Amino acid sequence: MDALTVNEAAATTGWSARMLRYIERSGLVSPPRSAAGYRLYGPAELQRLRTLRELLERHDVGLAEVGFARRMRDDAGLEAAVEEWLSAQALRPDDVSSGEWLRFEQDKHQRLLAAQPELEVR
Amino acid sequence: MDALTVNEAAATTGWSARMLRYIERSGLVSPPRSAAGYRLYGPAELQRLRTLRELLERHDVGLAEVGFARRMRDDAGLEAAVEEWLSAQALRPDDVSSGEWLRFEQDKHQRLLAAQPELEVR
DNA sequence: GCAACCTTGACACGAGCGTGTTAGGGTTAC
DNA sequence: GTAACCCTAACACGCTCGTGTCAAGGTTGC
Repeated sequence: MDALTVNEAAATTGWSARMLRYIERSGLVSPPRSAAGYRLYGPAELQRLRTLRELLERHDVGLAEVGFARRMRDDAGLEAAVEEWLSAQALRPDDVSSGEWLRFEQDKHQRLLAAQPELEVR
Repeated sequence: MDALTVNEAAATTGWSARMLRYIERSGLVSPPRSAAGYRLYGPAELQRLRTLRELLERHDVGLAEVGFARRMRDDAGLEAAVEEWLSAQALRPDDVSSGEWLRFEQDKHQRLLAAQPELEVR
């Protein structure tokens, strides 16, 4: 049995049990359940919780923001719309004259496309 | 002078003057100022405000979320970190089919819509 | 069989978001 | 020179986020 219950998982990940349930509700880390409904955190979930903590602390991000990032990933229309609005920023002639921003934007797209995940399951 | 003051800009964009100031403070649309400090909305800003409104309404996004998207664009390290965490998701079929997080999101929608009686969906 | 866990639900609470409004003071138009 | 605008600052309010805590009830370990 290499699966921990919610309080054990809390102890080894630095979250509180309350937050583990909240994180599950927000859809970011959802452990499987036992027959009786107990949350069972395996190594994958534990790792995920630790890296999530790392991410939030290092970049001062909230759970809701990570959730939004995922929503953008999953909804191509949304991501395109947001990206389009953002890339239209500062289109006043002064800014465009340099031509710098365009290359920057193109690079950005390159990175986005290159980052598309292949949905690896292991 | 094809620049509008804050109330005029509000009238033609569908925002309130209050929101125009709030949007500026959130860093999304910052019009230049007159010598006396008056906000001067030119065609570029007006267009930007209209498309922003469009974006928020069509995709049910908040100003803070658009701000976060921009923050990700501008901070490659942040974007890479978020993307990496999301792409490492161990997607077991159960998690996806349960749809728990989706219901959570939809509940938010329900509550939002319930607060605006004339927009009731039936 | 009972202590120690687990479940969901709820109340609480400070911080931030999205909005209106009001107050006190400067600017513009005519 | 005054009415109608603009500015910032602030109070207010309901909602969401991130947390803790507590209650009522089911499960597990020994």
